[in-house]
Amino acid sequence: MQGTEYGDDALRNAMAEELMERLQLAKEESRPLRIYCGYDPRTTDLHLGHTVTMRKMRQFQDLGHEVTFLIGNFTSLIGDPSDKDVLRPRLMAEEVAANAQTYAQQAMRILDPSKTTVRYNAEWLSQVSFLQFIELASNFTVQQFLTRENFRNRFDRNEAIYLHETFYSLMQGYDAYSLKTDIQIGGTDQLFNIVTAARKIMTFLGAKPNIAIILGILPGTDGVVKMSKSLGNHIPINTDANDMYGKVMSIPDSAMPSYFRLVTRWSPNEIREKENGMNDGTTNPRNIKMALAYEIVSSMYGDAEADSAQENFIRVFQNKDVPDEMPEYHLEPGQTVLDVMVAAGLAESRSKARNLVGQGGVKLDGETLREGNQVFPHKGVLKAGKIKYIRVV
RNA sequence: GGGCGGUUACCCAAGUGGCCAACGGGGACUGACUGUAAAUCAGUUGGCAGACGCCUUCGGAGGUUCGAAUCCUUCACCGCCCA
Repeated sequence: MQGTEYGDDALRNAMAEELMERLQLAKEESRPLRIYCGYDPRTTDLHLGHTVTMRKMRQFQDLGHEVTFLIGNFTSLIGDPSDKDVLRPRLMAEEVAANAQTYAQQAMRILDPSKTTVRYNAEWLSQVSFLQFIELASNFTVQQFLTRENFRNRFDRNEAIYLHETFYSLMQGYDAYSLKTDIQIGGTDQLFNIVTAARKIMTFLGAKPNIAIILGILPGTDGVVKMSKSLGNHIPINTDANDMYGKVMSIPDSAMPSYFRLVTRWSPNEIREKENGMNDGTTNPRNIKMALAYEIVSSMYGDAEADSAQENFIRVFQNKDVPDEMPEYHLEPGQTVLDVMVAAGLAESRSKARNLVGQGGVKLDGETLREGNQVFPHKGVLKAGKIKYIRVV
């Protein structure tokens, strides 16, 4: 149960107990447990935060249980209000469909493809009648929603809370029912949806309520708030090993314990060892962070890629050398430094490029360029800012 | 349906006729310091221009004015109160 976070011991114990019972039951019926977690195809990219629940599912897979990767192509039309205290824009059906396509494929970096079922919740949600919906809704009171913190805040601030936002919980509960779920996995922001909504609905419809496994929320690269693409603090799955390694290295120390528990394959003992080393000063936190970055990259891309990412990191950032590989740009006659920077994508505009040069952030073969309007001096490695390199040829 | 208030740059938010490309905060970016961490200090943060400066922006569209983010008309959206 590493990385779980129920925020309430009684709930945790109840869930642990039910889990034992359910395992026993499954054994008697000689069937595996059915586990699922849903994902909102709101953006094209999954990120490290999404992998927390995937890793948990992977553990169940490895123990022989049945895992469903649910793509919320229907619920996405609304958008889960759980993790935000502002209204989320609704997505167009086409966007959702396009995003959903890339999802499963990215998820298989963590999950075992041969043991994973991919489902879409439009399959059953689009079939629900208004009558059925009213019956489901009659299990809930307005107060239950209003006491949830995210709605409460908006209510107190006189901000709009649309009726359809409350439907999300009901739909998620219906998902659990339709999948005959034994266990539903989600982050702490899903507590209400999983524990209250889903269990209520499943019971109401005569099914055994699902057991909730509630996992901690992975902080983003800022180390404070939940990782999310819209906040720009995410580490995408679809990137390369170098980038992922570097991004993990940039998280603050304070976020490391969360990362240990939520996105590594490390055992509690290994984690304790590392934390002790950090706390008593016997190990440089940087080295532990490197081990963390290596572990994360290797779990996604394999050891070979992780090795090379680590070498690259040492070379570029510790030894201040240039990276092994970088994009090339073909210099055209008469181009100035600014021209090259904009054309090669190192700066969004000439003004931005000019600022960078003025701030001493642009180097050619290690030499700081001070004048943006000069004709590009010579071919070589151009560095703009901390991490952008191109080879000008 | 009626009354009132609101819509400002990535986000929050000031600005109620010229001194506004627009205070302040957050975020982001750069430099110094470092462990590509945090903290701290300094700077940048609409576009074009070497510079003087010019151009585009304050929900949309019109208008008044020498001059508008600021005034008027209208449209859209949001909130509150009343029905």
